[in-house]
Amino acid sequence: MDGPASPAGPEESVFMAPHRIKPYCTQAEWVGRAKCSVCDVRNLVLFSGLSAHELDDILLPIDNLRVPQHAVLYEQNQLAPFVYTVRSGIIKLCVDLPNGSQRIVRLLRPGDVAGMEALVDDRHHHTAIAMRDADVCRIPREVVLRLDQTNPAVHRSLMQRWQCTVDQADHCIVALSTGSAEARMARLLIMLGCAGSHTELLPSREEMGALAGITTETASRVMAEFKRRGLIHSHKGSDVVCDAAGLAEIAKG
Amino acid sequence: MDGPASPAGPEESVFMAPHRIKPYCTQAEWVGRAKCSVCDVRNLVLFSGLSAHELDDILLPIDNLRVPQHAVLYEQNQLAPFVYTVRSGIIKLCVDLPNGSQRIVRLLRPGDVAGMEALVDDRHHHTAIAMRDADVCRIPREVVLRLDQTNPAVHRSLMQRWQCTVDQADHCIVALSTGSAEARMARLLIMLGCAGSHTELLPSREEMGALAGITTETASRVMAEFKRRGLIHSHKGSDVVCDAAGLAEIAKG
DNA sequence: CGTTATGTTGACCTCCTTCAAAGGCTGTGG
DNA sequence: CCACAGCCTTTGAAGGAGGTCAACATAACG
Repeated sequence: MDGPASPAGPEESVFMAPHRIKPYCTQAEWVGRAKCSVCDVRNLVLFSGLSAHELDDILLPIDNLRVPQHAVLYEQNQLAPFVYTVRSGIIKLCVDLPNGSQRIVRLLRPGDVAGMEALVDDRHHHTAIAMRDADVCRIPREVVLRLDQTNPAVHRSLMQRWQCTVDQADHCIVALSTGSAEARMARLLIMLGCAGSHTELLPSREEMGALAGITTETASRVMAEFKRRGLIHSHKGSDVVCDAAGLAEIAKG
Repeated sequence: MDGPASPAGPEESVFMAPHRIKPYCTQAEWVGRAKCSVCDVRNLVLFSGLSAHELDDILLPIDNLRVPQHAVLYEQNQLAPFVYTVRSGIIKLCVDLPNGSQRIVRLLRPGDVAGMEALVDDRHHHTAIAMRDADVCRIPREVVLRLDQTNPAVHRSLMQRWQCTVDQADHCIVALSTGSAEARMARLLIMLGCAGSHTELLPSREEMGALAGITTETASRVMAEFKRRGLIHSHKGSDVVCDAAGLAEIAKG
């Protein structure tokens, strides 16, 4: 009843620790019934077209999960009975490479939807891992499929969401897989919102490398060089401040 | 009423020659009303769920276009009033890079749909160019949107088509933008169906490079090396025969 | 305070890009 | 029919960018 990586049912998939992830960071915690009507990202996500009353009807089968950093939300080739809306945190979608390493093909942020392939296929196409503590709503595929058929607004936002996913993937090709390592890293930093006002914690060098299609060492070297040039100021531990203009210049390649 | 690249209406977009394309290969030829009921790829594409009668109703606004090799079907940022189903040939979706060159983000083959962003956005996200003589059906977005709402089968195949697009983009990241030039080229050849039974004419070295994120020269060198090793036999001018197993080995990286 | 992940840096070498030139194929015009 | 032009491909040589392997530093954690 499940993918090759896990003998247990799909329900347990988020609790399984893949060997490549440290064992202590494996469990997604169940928080409880979702309260979509008070959810901050409600308007961004799938159900923005629903009235409060309609929401109540579908709330029951939706669970709210806390996904600790490095925990696995679902794994490639596993059965896909759910889709997930990201409420907070960042989810990375990874694909395993034949040489053993892995490539990150997409980052999902609050308002994005993970595992949408569940709506047309019965298996997941990536492995989804929380890059930092995340909060997601787990929605049975049938709920989405039913709403998609009965509610035009949901249907429309689903299409938009799908196109958005395509755009993200294309952007990953153009911005993160093209040009010199410096240009890719600059684009990655811009993409992470580092160049904007609100600065967040950066991913590890390994993850940056997996995103930009370069090695961890090169990612580290480029970041160090950026710091020396004053393009990034790492306010020890907490925030990161970037020179947006300078990075944009480098991003041009 | 149109994108910045063309002062004329969207109707003329396929007739416009961008400066980077040779002037003689610019026009998409109008063939006539589409005959979906006898179309070979009908079952593969959007309208597979429609009865012959339903088809008749929507045929009127659909035109069948012949797109000569190197002709531009539509351009990035232009208004997008149509989607296109590919009946024959291969369409490449390109994105212009800041340095002036361009990256091919996807190849569309018979049965694929081009310009689906038209359904949720009013501008095209790529430039679509025929890699070889192609045959496409041009469908007004409103037709698809209406069918999508009224016909569950069309709606379902639309979702599948969208997910398929995402998968293609992801595959482009993983297969064509990761690993050594040799591995990428091997994966590209496999992807082009060269390793299969029916062999087709290959793209130019320049296009191969744009697909794999490497230079034209490197693409040429790798291809020449493959020939020397006997992995590809270029039956002068016509077909290409490949050693599927050998290429698959190299593709692993 | 030792232990373990993660980040940084160095040295070396491979692969790819860059620049340049020569060969091959095609279409055109004399 | 041949010559020539133009484009694509091939190949060479040189240099640089990034990969690899290894050592070390730093930070996180019990």
